[in-house]
Amino acid sequence: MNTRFAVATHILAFLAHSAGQPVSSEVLAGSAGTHPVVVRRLMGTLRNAGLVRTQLGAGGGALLARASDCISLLDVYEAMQEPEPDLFAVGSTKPNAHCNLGRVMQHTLEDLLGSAEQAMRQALAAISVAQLAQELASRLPADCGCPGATADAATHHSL
Amino acid sequence: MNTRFAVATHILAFLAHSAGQPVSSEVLAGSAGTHPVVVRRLMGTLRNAGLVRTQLGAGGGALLARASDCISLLDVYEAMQEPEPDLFAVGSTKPNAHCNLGRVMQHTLEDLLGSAEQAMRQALAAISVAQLAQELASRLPADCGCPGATADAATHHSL
DNA sequence: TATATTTGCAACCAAATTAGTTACACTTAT
DNA sequence: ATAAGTGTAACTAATTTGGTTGCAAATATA
Repeated sequence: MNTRFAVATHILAFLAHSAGQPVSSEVLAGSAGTHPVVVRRLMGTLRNAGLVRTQLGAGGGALLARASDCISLLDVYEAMQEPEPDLFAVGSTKPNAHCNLGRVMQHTLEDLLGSAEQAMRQALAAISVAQLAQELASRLPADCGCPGATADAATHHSL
Repeated sequence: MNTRFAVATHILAFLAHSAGQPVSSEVLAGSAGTHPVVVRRLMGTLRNAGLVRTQLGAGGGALLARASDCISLLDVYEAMQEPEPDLFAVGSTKPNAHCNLGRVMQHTLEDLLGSAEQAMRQALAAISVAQLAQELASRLPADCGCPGATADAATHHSL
């Protein structure tokens, strides 16, 4: 799930940056270092999760579905979880004999590990896409050797 | 990593239960619902992590390397991480053009997501194998319809 | 000492996941 | 009309992972 999450946040940060203007999958793919179709696939997931909306036709592309400070990294995390809902989904362990120990173990693990996942989710919920975009913008000028990348770095750089 | 973690904790809880007596990979596999070789593979990882030790030869098997209340689920989690150290390892994203934006994005994500992983690790560190085994033992009698599974359930049940 | 038990390990197979890619239908601005 | 884009299906290749077999080495026990 690693790269999906990374590319998704990359996309959302980009969309937050170019607020209001639809961005094409080709541009996003170029920035994220992947293929436009991969972006569109991921975009479908983000759209189903209600994080972005897309416009068909020429001049179309993707936009944030709501303000960037109303999208948390937990939203992104959950959107990427479609198939398997839990980080510690222990459901895959087969229920075996021995008095259903497998089932008891499964439930016990789920209960005990729930607190761990809860902690991580709270931490993710505390980070917004707006924060990410802002942090990114503040880091770009210093980190980049491009000429003219000083004050207007945020507008100069095509994320 | 899901099932690896689940099987590993299953194994450790079992070993905590049968304290001092080496347990063979066949018994563990039977309990965890997998193949003895899978258990031995996993056991190698746990052994490298210093969580268990094994005895060769007839009557051999695995034992906890230290007291069960000195083994946290964070230890297990980290042991299962060998190849890829980070839950949010963003390193796989290719560094692309555009003023090394990929690299900046990577570092920014790592920094922001570090807090999330830290929170999860602290929660995992707060749970010991001893707690897991105890919780498991307390749940087994009630959950199981085996005859004779009442007071001495902990000794009756072969985890 | 001989035998049975058990780990350690390598090799291989099958299934699942995933990124990348191509192709094409459909939508929409110009 | 045409060009630009999305949505989606299909295929490939790589990676991961669990299961399985086979065998050498170690060790308790008779």
